[in-house]
Amino acid sequence: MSIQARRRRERAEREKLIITAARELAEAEGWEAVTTRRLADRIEYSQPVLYSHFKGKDAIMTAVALEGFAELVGELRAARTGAPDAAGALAGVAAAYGAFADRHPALYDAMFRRDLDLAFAAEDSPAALKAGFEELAEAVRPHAGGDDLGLLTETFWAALHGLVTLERGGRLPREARERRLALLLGRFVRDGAG
Amino acid sequence: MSIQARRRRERAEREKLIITAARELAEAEGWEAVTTRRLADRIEYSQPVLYSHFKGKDAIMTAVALEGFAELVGELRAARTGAPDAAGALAGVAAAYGAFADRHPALYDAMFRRDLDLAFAAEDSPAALKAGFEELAEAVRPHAGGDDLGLLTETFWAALHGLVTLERGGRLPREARERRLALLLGRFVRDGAG
DNA sequence: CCAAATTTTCTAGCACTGCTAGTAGTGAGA
DNA sequence: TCTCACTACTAGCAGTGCTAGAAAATTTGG
Repeated sequence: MSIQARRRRERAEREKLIITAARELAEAEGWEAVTTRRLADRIEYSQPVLYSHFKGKDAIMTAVALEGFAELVGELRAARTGAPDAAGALAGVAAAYGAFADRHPALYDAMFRRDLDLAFAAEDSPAALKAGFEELAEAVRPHAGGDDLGLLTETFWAALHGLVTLERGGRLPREARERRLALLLGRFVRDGAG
Repeated sequence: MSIQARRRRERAEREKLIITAARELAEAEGWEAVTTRRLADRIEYSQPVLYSHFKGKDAIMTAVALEGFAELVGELRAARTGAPDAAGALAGVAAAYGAFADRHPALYDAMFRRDLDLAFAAEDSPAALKAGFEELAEAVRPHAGGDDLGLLTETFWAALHGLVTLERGGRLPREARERRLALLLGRFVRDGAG
């Protein structure tokens, strides 16, 4: 019994090790540098070990992305609950979202830019994913007026995502981030809400 | 003289052939299916010929993207100038942008999703790229009020881009596209403008 | 019209990728 | 101690982008 328990524990630890190594490598040199060989090297196991934990490279990226969702939720919540009013909450959440993308570009890529088969907005969506959306929705709620909250949240999220990704690819100069966010908020914030 | 002219012409034709083949293949099976071998096969030349035209695979993708910008400009312009008023123009441009992304997903990827070294918003930006932004800006202008037109256009563009890309990756259900666009427009359109 | 020079295109190969079949090694239970 | 099951390994496959050097084709000069 206990022996199997230890084995399970060790396996779980190694799985965590793989995820962490992948994330660090991606953050340091980009996802194209995360090869199964380099990853195996880094965790000091042979390549096939990776495949005993994950179905393939994509599954590893998905695991990293899930870690990211959990972290993002925390930061969004802190930004929202720490704000004095509804306008500040939306602004804070938007800024936190942008800051997260800046601080963890590779993580953000895995979460939102790559085509992974993560179920969004579905029954079997990972909990952290639903929680992240809920966090955004709570910040948007006071500004929804008569509009559908879910759809409005999606729209607001899309705007944030668009800003972040266009900046990442050099499509938009990064300097004006704050001013663009201000414009966006100006169009979404309902004065005297909440 | 004339011989060299013919050679130049033939080279240009083959270059166009490469771009078209890459685009078709990408649109049919996605960019990951566009390998130098398959591309060479398709144009009925050997692999190294590709490298006499383009620096590498990325350069081919960039060439495809440039084609896309020219087409997008045309569709945005048609949508804008065909609208009866300022609100209709913005709505039309937004719908045209979404429709373009739907109709040419691989093309859209090359233009906006991949990290290619295209100079956006710079001195040496390709003309079609500047023209595309201008087209958007003209549609946004009547709704800018006192806000900076360039920044507001960037923000609106980012929102469109966000919607389109999140839908592509399955992050947002596609059915509600129109309703999300309506919400976005509701926040950007200034009544009684232009 | 033919040989030399030049340009163009090809074959073959490099170092790498994700992934897997089959083998060697390790520890548990009888 | 012996057998068995499981784990992790080595080696290899088919594919990738890209390139060096040989072969073929074409233009030029005699």
